[in-house]
Amino acid sequence: MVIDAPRPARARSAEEKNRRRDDILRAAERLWTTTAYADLSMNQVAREARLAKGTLYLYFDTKEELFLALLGEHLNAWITHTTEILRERQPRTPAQVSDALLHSSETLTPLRRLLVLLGTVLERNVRPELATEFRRDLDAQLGRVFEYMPYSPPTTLRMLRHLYAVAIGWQQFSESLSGMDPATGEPTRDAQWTFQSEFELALRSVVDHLAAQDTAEQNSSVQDTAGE
Amino acid sequence: MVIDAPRPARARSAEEKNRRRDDILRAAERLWTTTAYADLSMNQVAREARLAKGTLYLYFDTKEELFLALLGEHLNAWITHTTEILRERQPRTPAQVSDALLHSSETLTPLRRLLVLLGTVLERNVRPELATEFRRDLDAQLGRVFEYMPYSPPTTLRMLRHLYAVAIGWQQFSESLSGMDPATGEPTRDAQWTFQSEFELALRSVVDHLAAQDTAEQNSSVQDTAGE
Amino acid sequence: MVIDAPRPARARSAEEKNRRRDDILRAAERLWTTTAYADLSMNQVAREARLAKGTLYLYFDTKEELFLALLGEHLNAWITHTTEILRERQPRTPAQVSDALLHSSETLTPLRRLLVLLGTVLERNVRPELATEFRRDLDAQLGRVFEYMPYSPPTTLRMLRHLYAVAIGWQQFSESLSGMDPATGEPTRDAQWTFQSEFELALRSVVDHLAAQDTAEQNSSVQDTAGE
Amino acid sequence: MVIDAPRPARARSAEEKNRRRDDILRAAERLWTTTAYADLSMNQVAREARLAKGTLYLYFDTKEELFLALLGEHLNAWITHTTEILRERQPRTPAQVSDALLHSSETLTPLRRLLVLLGTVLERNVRPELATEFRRDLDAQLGRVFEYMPYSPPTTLRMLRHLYAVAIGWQQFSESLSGMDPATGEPTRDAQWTFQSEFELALRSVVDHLAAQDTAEQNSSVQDTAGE
DNA sequence: CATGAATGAGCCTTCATTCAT
DNA sequence: AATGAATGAAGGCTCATTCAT
Repeated sequence: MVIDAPRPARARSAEEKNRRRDDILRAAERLWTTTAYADLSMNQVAREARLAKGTLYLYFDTKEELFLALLGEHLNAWITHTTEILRERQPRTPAQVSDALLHSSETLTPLRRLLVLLGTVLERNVRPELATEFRRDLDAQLGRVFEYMPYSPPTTLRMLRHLYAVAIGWQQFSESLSGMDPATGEPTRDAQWTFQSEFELALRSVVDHLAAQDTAEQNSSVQDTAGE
Repeated sequence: MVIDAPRPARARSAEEKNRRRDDILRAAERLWTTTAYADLSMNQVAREARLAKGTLYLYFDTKEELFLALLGEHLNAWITHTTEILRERQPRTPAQVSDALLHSSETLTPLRRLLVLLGTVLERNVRPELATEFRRDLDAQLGRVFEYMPYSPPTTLRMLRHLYAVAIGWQQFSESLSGMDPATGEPTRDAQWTFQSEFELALRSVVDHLAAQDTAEQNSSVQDTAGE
Repeated sequence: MVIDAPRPARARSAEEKNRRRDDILRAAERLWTTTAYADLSMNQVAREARLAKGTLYLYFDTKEELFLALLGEHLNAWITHTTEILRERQPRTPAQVSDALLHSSETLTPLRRLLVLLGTVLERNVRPELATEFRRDLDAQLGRVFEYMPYSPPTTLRMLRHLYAVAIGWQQFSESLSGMDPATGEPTRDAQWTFQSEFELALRSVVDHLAAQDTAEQNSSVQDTAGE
Repeated sequence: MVIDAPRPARARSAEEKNRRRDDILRAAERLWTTTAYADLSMNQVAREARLAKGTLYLYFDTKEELFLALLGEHLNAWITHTTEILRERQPRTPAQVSDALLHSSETLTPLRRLLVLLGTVLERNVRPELATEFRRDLDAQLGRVFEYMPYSPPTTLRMLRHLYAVAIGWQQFSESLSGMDPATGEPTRDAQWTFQSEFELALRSVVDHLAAQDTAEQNSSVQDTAGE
């Protein structure tokens, strides 16, 4: 019935294979914005990508690897986006840093939901080597952020991790307890708003705190040096 | 391994039934510490509890309700424990409050993992009334904490929510990315330590922040009153 | 919560036991008018009878025996009712006989549905002796009808069997194919009407036919006798 | 018992798929002749068809749809067979029509049992569209019979419906009450015979009756026309 | 007699993955 | 490279029946 899909024309070159891999990821992404992981079958992904189920397994060994790859993409995109913003703004004060990070983290619900997945079901049923590679790559990507942040790399890394933790923590929160109106069972209208404002508060608190620590450390190391 | 358990063959009285219900929860808990939710079948729980599968369904309508009940237990225990500590210490300063909360939140990994479940799979396939009751009960329980905290109830509630969000955020974090040694794939020895120290930092930051806000608000309302 | 039920006061005498047995049958009957056999659990029957599940099994060995007993009751009631009508009307012509039988068979949907059950699920999982007794009793009861019918017992028996067969045949028919509107899937408004009119036609046809046969046989036997 | 079946491992073409679908139907049919519907699990069907359980669900969405398809097959076969006979015989008189229909309905026990199912359990748990299609298709098929019957289509349809009702009525009858020897509990040797002869009597009666009505109606309509 | 907690075989169905084509 | 039919383990859950109380 559906005619307008001249898709499966054998991906021969590496480039074509990448394109096909990307098609699958795009299909998974489209479904992911509306469907919970458990309710999302490989069958659906295949249909959405207009490919056969088996083809998916030519590009991803398991369902989990597929979504891990999707997460990787989103993380990279976020890092790129964040780097961009930091380069433009060159933030100096903790408030500026928080502003920049907050700005870079808006409308990232899909990413946050994927991050929640990471600790829940992803990394099971994934080739260990792939998991390791994923982390290595992530670390490398994060390195790109360092040079635009006014703090030492360790401090920056901690900040980013807190950003991560707080984001998924509040994501989870807004999806569960406070996400539903206790009376009607309907999703609360201001759950999203709560998420934003509390996420902001937590982030600013932590950034301030870490920034102060970082400054103190640098001063002390300067003094150490001065004392030599 | 399986030794015959001296247990009444039939739970007739309400008390016995509560005990049996508890048996089931304990069995689920034992398995839960070592097994992911998706890999944990009702069959296993039944075996672990030395009961027939059908018996489980006399006490819990669905798998989800069983684990929701387990979460409820843990939450109540935590609240009780926390109330206890707060009553003993009567913390005044933000630092004291943070100390108390940190102390009350040690060794709560199972609770944190259950909380992650809450937003992920629990509350699906649960009678809506039960979900509502769960939230109502939780709110009521949280109320107990208010009177021992040196801040206004709204501020206290926000603090507890941040505690919740930060706890599950770092739980997730430590279970995924940093939870494994990049080289060996083994769980990092210091993942737990990282969790503790970063969780502490985040909590202190937020408590300080909120406490300052709270004080400001109270002062301004005092001034308002004074100005009348 | 339900207080107004002082039921389970131990049925000691035979009479009390009969009453309790009847309670159960009445409960089953009430449910049966609205619910399909497969959707009707012993639990429901017990609740409806305000008795414990186990108590049902003191009076009926299996679910099937319970409903077989219910069918027996309905059959007896029908036979009694029919005998009554026949005694009053003393029908002579086939048309009168058909009229009487049709009148006695109105509004018997529950009975017809039970008869359908008989060939489908009842008689499985029933003690063979009970099944035999059921048939013996039914035959005996049917004997009561013979003396009020203007035909020989064998002919009368055949008529009744045809009545039975045609009744359940059209019952089944009106419950399936023609029972639903092909367009909307809703139960057809005139399914009941179809049942009545076609049932009447079939019954009259068969009664006429058998009556003619019966008369012929009697004449011939008279002639035989006369010829002696 | 189980000998390796030379069957294509995968049904690729539409034709092969039809064959496989047929395999499943044949397996279900074999079991159906000896087993009651409720005692007949998809597991058994799968084993009998030498397929995995899941494969069954590639061809039929539910157990009920499988048996509805089986019924459809039998009905079509019967209609084809009947049409054939009618075409050959070109019956004119009611007796000839009855003869033809009786001949076409011999040895149809499986079909009759399936028809009983239809009103009892089939059409539950079936996609409504499929149920509707089933009825539509049946009506269409029945239309094929019309042109070879010497009566108006409405009369013919009524005859066929009576055939249906009487067939399942007597089927039910012979399977239950009179189907077992009251003494031994064994299936009566002459149950089949009773079925045949009484079914014949009922059918002839109804056909005669309806034929007379039909002729009367045609005459009156002729007269109406003549009167114009 | 009455209870209702406990049983457990068995149900239908799903879906990630494999592999013949 | 692509397909999609086939797999089959595993799932949650039901309910007639039993039996300890």
